[in-house]
This record gives sequence, C-alpha cells and structure tokens, in this order.
Amino acid sequence: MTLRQLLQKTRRVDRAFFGRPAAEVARELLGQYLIHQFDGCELAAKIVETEAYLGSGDPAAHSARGLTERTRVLFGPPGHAYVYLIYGMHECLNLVTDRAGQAGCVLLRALEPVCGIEEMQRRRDKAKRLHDLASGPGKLTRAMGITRAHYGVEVTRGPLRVRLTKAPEVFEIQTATRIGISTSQELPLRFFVKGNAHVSVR
DNA sequence: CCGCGGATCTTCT
DNA sequence: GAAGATCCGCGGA
Repeated sequence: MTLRQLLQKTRRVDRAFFGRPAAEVARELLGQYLIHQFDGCELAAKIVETEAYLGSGDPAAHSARGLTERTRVLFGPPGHAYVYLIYGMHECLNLVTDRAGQAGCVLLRALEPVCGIEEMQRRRDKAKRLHDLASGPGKLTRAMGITRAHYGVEVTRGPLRVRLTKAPEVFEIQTATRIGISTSQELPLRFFVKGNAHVSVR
C-alpha cells in the first residue's frame, strides 16, 4: 500500500484522543497507524501491541520517581513522543496520555509494516522475516527511523504522527501483563491484537 | 523450539 | 556504581 492510499483511509487524530487514561488510549491505539515521513522516506505501520504506564500508583513507570530531565515530557500535555534509550543501545517510543501533570503514557511494543517495507528491511538487516521487522519496542523504532531526536515532538501532526482508521477492523484484544519490568508485574496493562503475527510475545 | 549471556551507555543512587 | 519498559546469536534438545 502507498502512503497516499493509507492517508485516504485514515484521518487526523486530535489531542483529546491522548488526553485520557493511559490504559484506555493503549487499547484504542490498536489497529491505528503510525506514520513517519523524512528524507524522502514514507514509512507507515499498524499498531498491534501496546503497554500502558500509569501516572500514579504504578512503580514500573518512569514517571514514578518524579520529574527529571528525562521524564520532563511525560509531565507535559498529551499527544507528544517520549523516546528514551534502554540497555545502552535500543530506543523505545511512548506516547504521552492523560492530562498535563498526570504523566501517563503508552509504550508502542509492536507494529505491522504497511508502507516502505523495503526501507524498513534495510534498517533492520538482522530481521529474517517480515514479522521480525517491528515485533518489539526497540525493533520498531529502528525500523521506523525513530530516535531520541524525536523526544517531545507532537504526534497529532507533523512528520511522525498517528492516524486513525476510518473503517475500524474487527479483532479481539488480548490483555496480558507487561514485559520486562520488575515491579507491578501483575497489572494487566499490556494489550495486543489476538492472533497477529507481528506481536512481540504471544 | 528453548534458555542463556553479552553488548552498550544513560540515568539515577 | 548498578540497573535497566531489549535484541541477537549461540548451544543443546
């Protein structure tokens, strides 16, 4: 599919979409699209796995230990990107949710490539199969060309943005516990499209 | 298919 | 100074 075609079957998202509780936004982001246009590249993918990190009562959230230089954007208005480096080599993309000051966010954990698949394969030379391209939080940022340079950018408009589908698909949402955390492991805050091959962990 | 360990560096203690 | 919202390759079953 071309980006032109994808833009026709989707519409702009407003800031109010993100200005709600993180778990609610995390569920509704499934089946929506992430687009990145830059350097002549037109990349787009469907969101198939997310995790919610709550602004309060969630020790696993980066915002739990207060406002620091790194978490500054989490405490600002919703609809912005929070990108950080993990394990010294991978970058993770989160979208800020809730009201300003609440510091909730949604981590994007897996995407299904839609536009610019060859370019994504070039960026992810280690990936052998299509469903390895963006099936993880570090993989998807690499595939989509997202880095810490995108820290704080608006995702309701601009070169890196979310688009909502005009014709929602019917699929089952599976709920699970979050991956890779050492506290609050029991909270059911991970969501993914049931049966989708691009999900990171089944 | 599964488990294990190394890579690599920013952030916070 | 240690941990961390990960990924990949290796070895064995």
